[in-house]
Amino acid sequence: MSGVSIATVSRVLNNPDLVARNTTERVQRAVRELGYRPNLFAKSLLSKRSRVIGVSLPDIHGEFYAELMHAADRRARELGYHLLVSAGAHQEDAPRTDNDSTGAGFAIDLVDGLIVMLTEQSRSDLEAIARLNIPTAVIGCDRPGARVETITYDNILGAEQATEHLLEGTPPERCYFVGAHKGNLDSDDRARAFTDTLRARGHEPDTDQIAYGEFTFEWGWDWASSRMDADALAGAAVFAANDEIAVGIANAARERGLEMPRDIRLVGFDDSRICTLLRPEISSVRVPIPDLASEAIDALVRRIESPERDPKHTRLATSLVIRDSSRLKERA
Amino acid sequence: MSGVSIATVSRVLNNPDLVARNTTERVQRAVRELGYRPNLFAKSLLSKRSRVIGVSLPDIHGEFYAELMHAADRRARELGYHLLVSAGAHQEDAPRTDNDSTGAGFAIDLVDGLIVMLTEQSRSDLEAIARLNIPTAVIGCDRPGARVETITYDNILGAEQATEHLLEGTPPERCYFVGAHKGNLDSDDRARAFTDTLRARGHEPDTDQIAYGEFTFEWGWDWASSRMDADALAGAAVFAANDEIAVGIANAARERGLEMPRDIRLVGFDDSRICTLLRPEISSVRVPIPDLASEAIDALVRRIESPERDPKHTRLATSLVIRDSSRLKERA
DNA sequence: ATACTCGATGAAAACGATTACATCATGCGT
DNA sequence: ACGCATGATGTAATCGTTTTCATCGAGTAT
Repeated sequence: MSGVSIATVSRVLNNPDLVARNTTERVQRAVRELGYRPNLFAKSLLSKRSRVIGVSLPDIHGEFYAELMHAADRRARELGYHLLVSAGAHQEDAPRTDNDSTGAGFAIDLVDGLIVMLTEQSRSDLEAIARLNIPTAVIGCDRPGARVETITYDNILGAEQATEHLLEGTPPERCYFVGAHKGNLDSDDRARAFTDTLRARGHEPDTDQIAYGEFTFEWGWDWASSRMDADALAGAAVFAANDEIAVGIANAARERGLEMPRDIRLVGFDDSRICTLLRPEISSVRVPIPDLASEAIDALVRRIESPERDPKHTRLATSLVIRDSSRLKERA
Repeated sequence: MSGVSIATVSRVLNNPDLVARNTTERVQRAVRELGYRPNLFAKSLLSKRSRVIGVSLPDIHGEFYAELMHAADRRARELGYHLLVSAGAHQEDAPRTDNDSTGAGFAIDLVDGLIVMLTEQSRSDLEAIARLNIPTAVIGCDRPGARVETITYDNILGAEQATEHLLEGTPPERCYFVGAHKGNLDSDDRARAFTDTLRARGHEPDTDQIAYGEFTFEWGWDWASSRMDADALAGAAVFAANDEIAVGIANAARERGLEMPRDIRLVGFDDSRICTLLRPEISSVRVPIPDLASEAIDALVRRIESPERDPKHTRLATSLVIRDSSRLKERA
């Protein structure tokens, strides 16, 4: 030290106004020369804060994950926080650590708060989270009961737009929804919006018009293939629950000589990279992933820093991006 | 407490053999009933260990990032570590935090070690890392000078395989390499292997046969488009430095009526999801991303836990996956 | 000149664990 | 029966901060 006590050093670093001008300068010089850095563990021990946020995501597909993490990381850093990841923590086969007494797949004691993305309809996850008693922001599910922040994207809005767009050029009985398994929050919402929109047009959808499978290329392919053996999809309009399914459908259709949008009109969901890599480009519902991430960080940080406030529930709009796979000719 | 001192409690938790059988049980029962969990910050303060690993990745594309993080997280968790992310920390515009005195974009003092992926030829990154004086594993660059672990994938091997595969059915003067910008470690290695393989066949590649751009769909598209205006690519074989470029080329080619593999043969790099989503499926060089991640974690943890050992330098093999975009007809 | 305030700084307690050392009882050998 | 090794447990120092409280000196008002 440069002739001063550790208390003064601490003050210089945290409350420079409490200490005399020239002392401040002397200490700062010493700090610089010695390359001194305060020990974060000691700080945390005292403050019970680590400025670390845990992020627990289900096994979502690559792009979504990457985009979400990038945006979250960026926003967290702006606010002086860091991100601790826990990819696929909900999976049963994920190894458990000592510190993970909760089964949430996490070093709970290390983080100031948690961001959890939920895609499945399951109470157990939510209960586990509530039991943690730690500031939490939930992405993707807006009725978690507990006192947590929620950030969702408007599946209904996007799916309505997509369905209405398809209905503009295709009769309701020739419209199809190809979803993932029942119980998936996103797929279910999108299916419901599809159904409701058809009903609003006075058409009760046939069970045949709504199919459940998985969020995969293969499922899309299989669905389209089996359809085409039966009654040929020519003239149909298909709303796929995500882009992978859409691509599967697109490929199967092309292989059978159907051209988009002339013979089949197609809309996906997520507006992922693949949509613009295929020809024709695929229409899709855009989910504002970066906003989702930064809203989640903002909400969580707000909650961490003032826990008394009531949790906020944010819903982000989605928007249909119309591309050649579904564009009506008279409009093109 | 249940009639015992804190020292004994600590021993029960860490060295159960030092304490009497029935005391152990009594304490464990109390621990369970009280839901006691040792404070990690206090532990870290004493041990100077956090069991947290920092991961700093450049702005690589979605799938690569996601796959790497998933595998790294899984392996880290198995070893009792957690991952702190720092996506795009090398970027100039990334906000800086207080704790980031080093400019490495990181709360260095929080982590036991660092995994850094480098894709660009730049000494400054390396020097910054070396100055940190913290256990480090570098992914993607095998000559970092400093005492760090390195984990690379064999760009040369994969690129040689790809080039030789193309040379099997196409004369050397009709083979092209479409790379990213010079200075990118991956692209440069792949370009060199391409050149060397052609030379080994006695053909000195024309400057025209090697192009530099970016790792993007658009660059691939532009390259193919400009080529086709000039001398028509029919009969050519193209090795793209990554899959995005390859897709751009594939689309431009199809738009002009060229069919793969009949008129053009194409091989990409990374073996990403997109390769099997397009028709025809695109040949590509597979990079063992999960292995890359877990090797990096293993190496880093080894180094953290026994720093005296000499750093290991691991190189993982890549392998060409032949699909319809480049398959020779007589072999199909 | 005295008392009072205020600004600057140091001393020491606290955060919650680990661990070297001290203590104490027990059982053993002689 | 005494000394001593041994095993179990408590005491207290320690890690590196922050923060409360006390101290001290100087300036100011009466």
